[in-house]
Amino acid sequence: MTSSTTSDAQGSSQGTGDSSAPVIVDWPTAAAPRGGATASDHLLDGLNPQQREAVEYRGKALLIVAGAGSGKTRVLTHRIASLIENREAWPSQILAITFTNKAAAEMRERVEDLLGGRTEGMWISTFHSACVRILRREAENVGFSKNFTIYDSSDSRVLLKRIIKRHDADMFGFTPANASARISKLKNELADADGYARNANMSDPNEVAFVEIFRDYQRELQRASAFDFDDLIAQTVYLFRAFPQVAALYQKKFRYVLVDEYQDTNHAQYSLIRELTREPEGDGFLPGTLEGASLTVVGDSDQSIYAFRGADIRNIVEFERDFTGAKVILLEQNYRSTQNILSAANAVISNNFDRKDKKLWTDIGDGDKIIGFTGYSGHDEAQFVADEIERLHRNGVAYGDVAVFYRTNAQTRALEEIFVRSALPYKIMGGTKFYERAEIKDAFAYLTAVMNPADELAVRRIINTPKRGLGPATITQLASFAENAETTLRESLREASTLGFGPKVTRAISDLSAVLDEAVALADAGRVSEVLTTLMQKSGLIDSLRMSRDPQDEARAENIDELVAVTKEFERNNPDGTLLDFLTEVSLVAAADDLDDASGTVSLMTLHTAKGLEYDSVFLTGIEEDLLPHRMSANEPGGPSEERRLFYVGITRARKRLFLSLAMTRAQYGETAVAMPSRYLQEIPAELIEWRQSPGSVNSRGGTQSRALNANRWSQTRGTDAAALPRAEKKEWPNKVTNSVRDNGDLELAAGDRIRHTDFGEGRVQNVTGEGTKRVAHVQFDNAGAKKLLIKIAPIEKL
DNA sequence: CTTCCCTACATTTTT
DNA sequence: TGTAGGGAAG
Repeated sequence: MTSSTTSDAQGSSQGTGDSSAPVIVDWPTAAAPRGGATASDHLLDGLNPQQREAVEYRGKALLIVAGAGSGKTRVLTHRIASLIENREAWPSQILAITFTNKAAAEMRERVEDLLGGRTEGMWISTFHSACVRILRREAENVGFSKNFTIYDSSDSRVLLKRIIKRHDADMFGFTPANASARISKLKNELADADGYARNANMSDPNEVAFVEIFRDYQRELQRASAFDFDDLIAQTVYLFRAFPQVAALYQKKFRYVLVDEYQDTNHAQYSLIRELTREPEGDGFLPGTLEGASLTVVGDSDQSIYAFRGADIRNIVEFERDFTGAKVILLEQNYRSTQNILSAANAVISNNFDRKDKKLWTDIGDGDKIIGFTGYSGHDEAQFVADEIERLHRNGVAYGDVAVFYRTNAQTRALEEIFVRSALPYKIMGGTKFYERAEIKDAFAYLTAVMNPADELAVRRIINTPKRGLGPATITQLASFAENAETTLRESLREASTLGFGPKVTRAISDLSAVLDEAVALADAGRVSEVLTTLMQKSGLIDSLRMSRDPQDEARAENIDELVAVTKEFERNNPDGTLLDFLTEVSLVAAADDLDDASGTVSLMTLHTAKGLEYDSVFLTGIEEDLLPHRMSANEPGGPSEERRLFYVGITRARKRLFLSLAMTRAQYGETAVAMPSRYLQEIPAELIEWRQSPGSVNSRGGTQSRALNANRWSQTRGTDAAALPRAEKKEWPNKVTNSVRDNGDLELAAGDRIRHTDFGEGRVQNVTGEGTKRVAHVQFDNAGAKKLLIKIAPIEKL
């Protein structure tokens, strides 16, 4: 979490802009040679000629085509630092945009390191946070509330659900999910409902219904003073177009705009960049007085993996045409991976036909072979991953240097189960789990209702949470009162006593309303954590969870306590932070982005999250048909190519060691289905991979026959390796991992004890470490090798 | 209005 | 696997 995004409380831009910025009179023109000694020689040390050129080039537009691991972030950060050191720009004149908070945080950190902290006022942020910042600053000048709420995708879906129901549009096959996807796509192309209607075939009732839904959705957002994720970008573009004098403030302020991962920009983001780098016009700017900002973009079309989100690869492919006179610099030398890894990556990606040929190379050397493994089941595969990580760890590899990637979040389940049982420290990155929990969303709805009373979605959510006897009928009545009186739902709560409800209901409503009012008063003066604890206590939410006899509610109450801890943490990092700042931060920053404590644990993440990161050892799991490429992508145009790029991204994250694994069967909603090896595996030259095989797989049901297609390839490498593994293991290592809940909390184990494990058979305890529920037994199994087991949950018995 | 039970259904990736 | 929604009973 970059506290900097919110803590910077520069005034609104209605004034003369940043007072810290120098008066721009004789600004060195971009193309002017930089005379005299430069202060930045150390910024060029250790860079190759192309990298240097990318740091030093000065011109209106620069495209850096940066292959994976070619030092792109290094170039970008050094470029920014050299602009500052050479006094070509003030920090406040730099805008660096990334896609993820993690990337932004890392970039900021590295620029700070280079400059010794002189980054005050520099905007290094994601597209979304930059836009929120602009929208909040300008809101009041252009007619909306600066306290607007940001709706995430699930909020959008809740809203759409109501709208679809209202229109009975589910008859046309509309679901919240597909309507939301269509709307999102349109917004990414900067189309609104009216624009869409103009080109739509309005004799098609389905189209008519969609237009209605889209219109209603947008109307409700506006009524609630809310923006969805896509609006954040699109509305900023609209704002700039509608108010040139507002745009000019930013065009003048940002002299250098740098965009990372340019291949992933969609049309709206592209337009935003265009607006920002345009020559300023509007009040006080004579044409030609100040040129548009210098634009630097970095990208690699082979790593474009967000087409599903509207990313348009043409933005980068056509950059030169788009920005005439643009300079293009290619970075092809890879500093990250061994040649074996790169050769595999090159081989895979070369199967994408419509690309400019580009080959990564390194002078690091071949390195280890890639290790392949076929497990019987997802659990078996996970066990392999856990075992190999332990082996690496014993050989001195830190857990923090290991990452496990997968295509879908659902795959984490098996991995987690095995990792917990193996007492392997891990952390799931990018999973927003915590903030998606119902009780956390409830707590946020309370905070949101306090900050933005117009937000009907939030008020609806809390109105009967905890249960206070206000059911659908009451809510409908309140809502229609609000509708008729042209006011908000929040306001109708206040009027409850005049609406003719029964005494109990009236009382419940007034109490809630009073709690909210109290919190509003507190929010003006007090700290976020106080507002939250007050709301949780006085609304009765926390008590209802604590009193409940549902055992899960205890955990929910703890989650709310944890949220209180999060707010306190926020207060420490942002002493001046307001409730609005807090809500903004959590809306835009997935919980997993606090990368600070990722050290010392294995990182688990999706392939998408992995982009831009690198690890010594990388496990790519689930390399199977229907998973990679994913079933859903098969029919989409360009789907399989994009999935191949995803695989390519995964491979190129690895520095030294790469493991590819798959399973012969995979569990999906309780059922197990046969899985086939991914087509992409065959694109890797056989000599680069050393295949190991899962014991117990050959004769198991279903497995062999269905893989006949791949028989040649598999038998080639299979024979010798399979033989190397002790046959005995086959029986001792069954295919299923028992899921029985178990509590060995009181089991006492000591070095020397013999135990029996339901999966691994008998073994001897070597050592016991840890305390309480975290006690770990280090066991040498007779047949299954050395393992670590979390005693509390291990399926073991003492002999 | 709430609770409980049954059935249907869903799973791509992210800000 | 798990959750969300419908329907019936309290």
